Amino acid sequence: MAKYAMKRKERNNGSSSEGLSRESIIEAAVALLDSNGESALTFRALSERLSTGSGAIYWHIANKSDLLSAACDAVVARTIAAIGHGPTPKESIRTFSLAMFDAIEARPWMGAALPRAAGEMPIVRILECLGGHVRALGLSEQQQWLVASAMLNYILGVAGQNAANMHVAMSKQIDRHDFLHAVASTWSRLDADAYPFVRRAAEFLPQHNDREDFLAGIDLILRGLDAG
Amino acid sequence: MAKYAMKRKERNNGSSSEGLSRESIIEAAVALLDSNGESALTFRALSERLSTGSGAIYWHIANKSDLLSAACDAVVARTIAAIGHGPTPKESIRTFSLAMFDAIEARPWMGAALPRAAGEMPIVRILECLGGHVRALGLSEQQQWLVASAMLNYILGVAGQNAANMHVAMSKQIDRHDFLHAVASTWSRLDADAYPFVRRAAEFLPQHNDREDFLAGIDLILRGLDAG
DNA sequence: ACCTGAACACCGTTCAAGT
DNA sequence: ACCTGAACACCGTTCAAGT
Repeated sequence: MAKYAMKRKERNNGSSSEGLSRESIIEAAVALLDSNGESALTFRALSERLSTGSGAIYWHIANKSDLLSAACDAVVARTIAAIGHGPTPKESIRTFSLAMFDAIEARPWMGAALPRAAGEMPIVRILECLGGHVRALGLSEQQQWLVASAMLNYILGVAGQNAANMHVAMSKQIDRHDFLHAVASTWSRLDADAYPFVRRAAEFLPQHNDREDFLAGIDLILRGLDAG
Repeated sequence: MAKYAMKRKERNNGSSSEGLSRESIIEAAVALLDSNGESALTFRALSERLSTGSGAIYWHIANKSDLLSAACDAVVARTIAAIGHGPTPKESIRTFSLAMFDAIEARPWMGAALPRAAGEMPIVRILECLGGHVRALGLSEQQQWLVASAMLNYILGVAGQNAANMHVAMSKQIDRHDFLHAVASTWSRLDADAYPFVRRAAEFLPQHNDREDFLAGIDLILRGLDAG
């Protein structure tokens, strides 16, 4: 008498009143990623949370890469929607960049997934935002593209490093602060002749502010524009 | 009479005359990665290539992340060793950055693995090189760190995008050129009101030069230094 | 059209047992 | 000390079968 109908009933008793859909799957994926990180997103865990079969997801989602990209897109879209314009184009760029930084820091899985979504919607959204602000700076089209893509690459680079840092910290069961101390400690024991710069960097690594350093990088690129 | 002894004999008939060692494992890992990409590096394939048991590798290598990081390190070390100094600090930075770009473009697996090696040796090597050149620019220590890490993040961002692009292209069995055309075609069909910048970018995306754009980004950061 | 869930073809990692 | 290879505990993805 139909496991099918029972499952269907079960699912509709859950929080989402409707049946399976692309949106409900993505929503569940984001919840899974947010609660326990990238490794928590498996088709088995996802189908259990949605009270469905693991194969059912493939009717709505092409594959895991598509799922991760869609999860990023949902978060990026929400993040962008919440950002206001700044008084000047440059301020808008700074505000936007910081919003992206905060979103990525709040969700380490996105720092890892975003760089892998090259050319896809979440990246398109970010590029469009950057481009819109860059456009107001009065540069040639060629220059607009160069600046916007340089910033995109910089943001994605920081995103990746952030994610990698958090990943190691989590696997060692320590927090960000202890992790930075551990890295600094390793760096300070490097050969003094071969690694003078990194050894000095180790000294102020523990107390540096990721967010401020990130913004300083954005400002560096913006200042390069004036000098051009 | 010992499978053990037989295996040992078999291994020593191979190209590497010595037994298993960290170096020989890393060398084999790089060869595997170079020939068939990231998915080709499995402990099973690696142990077969080395004529050993898959568990044996764990005597010399902590885990897969360690292996990937060590493979990156081997390539980065070789790449850096082959770079000469430029006539000025800025030229040195440009030369170094391009060498890294070329190394990453030649090995897409490294573009994906490098950003995941946060704080580890391959990153330390890159940071030290950048720092050494930045130091010659006569900035404060704080400024030196900001510039070097901004460049590192930018390079890693480009590396990640490059890897992601190549990964998609390979999975679709097309080359870089056709892939860029496919992305451009998708972008040009985006909503005109919501994505004006990306739509215009789509027009010159196919004929743009990744390497030149990358260098333009480095120059942008370098110019920001003058303006500061 | 949409869903089920067993089955397939893999993974990284461990570990008792060997030499 | 170093190596073997079966076993463990997972994966993503497919697909015949259901409704």
